[in-house]
Amino acid sequence: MEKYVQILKKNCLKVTPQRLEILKYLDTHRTHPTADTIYSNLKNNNPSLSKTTVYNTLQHLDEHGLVYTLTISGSESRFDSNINPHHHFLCKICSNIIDIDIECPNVKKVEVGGHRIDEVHGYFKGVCASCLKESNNGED
Amino acid sequence: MEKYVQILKKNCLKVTPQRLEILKYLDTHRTHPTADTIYSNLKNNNPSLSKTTVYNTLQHLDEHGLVYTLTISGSESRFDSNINPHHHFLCKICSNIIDIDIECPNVKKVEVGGHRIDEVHGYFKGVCASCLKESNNGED
DNA sequence: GTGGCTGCAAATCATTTGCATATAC
DNA sequence: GTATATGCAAATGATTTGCAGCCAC
Repeated sequence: MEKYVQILKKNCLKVTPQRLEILKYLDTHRTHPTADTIYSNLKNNNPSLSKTTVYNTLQHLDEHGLVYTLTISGSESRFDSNINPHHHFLCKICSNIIDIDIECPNVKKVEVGGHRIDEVHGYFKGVCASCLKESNNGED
Repeated sequence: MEKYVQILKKNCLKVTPQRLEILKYLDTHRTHPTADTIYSNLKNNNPSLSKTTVYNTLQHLDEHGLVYTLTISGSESRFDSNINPHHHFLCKICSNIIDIDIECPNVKKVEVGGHRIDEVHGYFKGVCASCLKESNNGED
């Protein structure tokens, strides 16, 4: 837990129990959860937690570069505490989002068409290994 | 207009004036408009048009692969009638979305980590050429 | 003629805002 | 002690749904 205290202090963020819990949840659940998922899971052990605080905290963490906000799935934001640049894969069957650790050398923080590119986000969609396997076993 | 009639017929979609207008709007405005923008612009010449119809039509067009739904900007969907695979750039200053016609050869419809990748979407964020130019002229 | 489309209003869902209280520093 | 964070309830904004009447085929 001291780890998360240090992260907050380093970023000039006040250390509160709620922030520590959210930071810990993100760090230990690399499943790209929604704000609501984080809230529901933490609510059990922190009955007073409010969804507002979850949203506030996620916004602060994003502003300080401690999480990245994914919009791959449309209606809801998903949060990723893996700060290393990487891409994301959305499985059309199970809706899970999986980290893809490849780089696209062409476009990494360069200028293209006169535009200054600061961030490169790759979103892939398809069928994940586990769903592929299942469809091979099951039907066919 | 006959062009749009053919597109609808080819995709087994009933030909209605509303659908023709929306299709034409998307084809002639490659600005990645939101549903609301499309609605507002067409409302003038089609006073009876409802937002529900815009949403319904966009959903049908998406299902038939006639438009692609972008989620790059978070809170709202944007629609792109350019079907050719290409990437998108979001300017953090003017919020415009610009088509980027580069390819990422590494990952084009391949398997990565055992997952079957069907679609590859590149989202870039930064400052567009026109905003860059303006900031050079204006300040500094 | 009939089933799918249109359009209105109400509902929903994620997220934001206002504000009084509580807490970190 | 003070500025900031929390948490509740209400507001917002994009999108969806229910349903009656209309229109393409």
